[in-house]
Amino acid sequence: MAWPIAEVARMSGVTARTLRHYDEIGLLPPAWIGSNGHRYYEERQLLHLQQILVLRALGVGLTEIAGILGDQVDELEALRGHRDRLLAERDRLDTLAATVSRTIAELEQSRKDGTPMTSINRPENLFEGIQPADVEASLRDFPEHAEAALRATAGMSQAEIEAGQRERTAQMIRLAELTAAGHPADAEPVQSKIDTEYRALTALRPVSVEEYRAIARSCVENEQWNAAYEAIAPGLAAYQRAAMEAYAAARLS
Amino acid sequence: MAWPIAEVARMSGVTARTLRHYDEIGLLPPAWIGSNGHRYYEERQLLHLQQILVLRALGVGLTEIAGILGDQVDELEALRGHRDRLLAERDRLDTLAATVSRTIAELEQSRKDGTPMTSINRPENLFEGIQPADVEASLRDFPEHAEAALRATAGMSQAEIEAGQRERTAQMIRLAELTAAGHPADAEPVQSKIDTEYRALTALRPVSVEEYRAIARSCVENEQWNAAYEAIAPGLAAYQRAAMEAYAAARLS
DNA sequence: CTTGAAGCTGCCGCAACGGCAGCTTCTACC
DNA sequence: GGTAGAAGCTGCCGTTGCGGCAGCTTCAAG
Repeated sequence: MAWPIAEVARMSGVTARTLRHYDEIGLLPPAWIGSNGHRYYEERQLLHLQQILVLRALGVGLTEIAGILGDQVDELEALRGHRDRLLAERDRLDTLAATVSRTIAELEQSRKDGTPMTSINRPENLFEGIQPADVEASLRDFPEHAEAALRATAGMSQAEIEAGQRERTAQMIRLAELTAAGHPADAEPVQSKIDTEYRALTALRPVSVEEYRAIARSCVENEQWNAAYEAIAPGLAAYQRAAMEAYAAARLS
Repeated sequence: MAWPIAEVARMSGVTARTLRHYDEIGLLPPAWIGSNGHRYYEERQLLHLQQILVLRALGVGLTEIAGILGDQVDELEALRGHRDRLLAERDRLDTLAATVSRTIAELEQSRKDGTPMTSINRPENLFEGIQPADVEASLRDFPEHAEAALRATAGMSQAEIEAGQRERTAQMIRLAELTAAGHPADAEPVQSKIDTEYRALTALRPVSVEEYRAIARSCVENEQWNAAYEAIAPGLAAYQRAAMEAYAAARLS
């Protein structure tokens, strides 16, 4: 089965011009060229094109893409890597949206106060999630890092998943009780719980402040985690994050 | 409070070169320029920069960004629009990741079969989510389109808002009861409810599958809708979306 | 008073295509 | 069999959004 250039263009959403360009620079030569000079593509090429477009969507340059596809040993492994990176990028957009939401909230506040454009607390916060989140670097050590972080935060080694799961749930319920009691996230009893968690975490492995903050964010952003929190009490995920952030701000700087 | 160029660069993650470029093309002039020619930025500029970077992340060109920021009537309204678009983009990446997952599954299958690179079912599916999802268009008719879709889904004409509102709430409550009873989103009783809604919707006006899916997504993403659902039961918005998506997958393809 | 960091203004260059122009090829229909 | 319209091809030049200098100025600190 072979497709002419316009067909491939239609399927993939890129222009024929782009496909010719990719041929020209050697990134995606067609499967064969007819005696009339026309380009024809087969399935292998489509799979390659998919990878190219995925990587391009992540902001990787074409020359680099060529390199990656070049010394790709296991195609499946590579695809899994790309998918993980896509999900990370999705999470970045999520934080970006959250950042914008915060800006909206602040502007609404100052509009209600009549305070005309008062000082923004920390201008850095205006840009959270905007940084491109170095894809090249993550091409190297993403899987290891993420997996480790997830396992570690959960506070469980892979061997004792079940027990750890129950313990974690119990912690979440205690936290939910504190919320229900009306304690704000930076109140003492909450912070002391968080402190216990933090010690358990760092006992497993060293964790930088940035890493800790990333974990805090993923309580809300990671789908499964968020679901786990929300199953116990609505808003609990955000509460946990707030508590961890307060902890980081107060005791880890 | 004013910040020199390097400070702004550090906070926002762009280079000073880029900031100068934005000044040069009139996109973001500094708040003022010192007698020495140095650029200084204030909060208004930071807010502007945030919007610029958000739009840039969505792939909008600089000239177009200038246009948008130029005839921006309500800043808050614009920010809300940007956030919605970010969430839409996030979902695109989500589907992209799903597409890649599907490719992985197919390759794994054919590897197990020993079938070396069998025919891919529908090559189009290889590229789902890759299409840039015309942002320009959504910048123009997003509000109108969404509103129309929203009204239509709610199953009410503008004249009978109140009655429709009550009816809709009743539907939501019935749905919440089904959730509480433990039915998954694709279970029969739920799907039959969704079917009723779907018929009511299509009776008003023709709705494509894509459009229907977009509506499903906006149950979660649209602030007001989401709030309306969540007010009845936590997680209900996501449940409605899941049910609609299951319906689309099972009966509309 | 010097010295290193931070600024400034050009100017050139590059990546990743878009848009022609000018020519060929292939059906498709009269 | 002739011709029109769609699809292909190959250059070549233009554009966007910066990155990278070079060459000069300015500023806070010791």
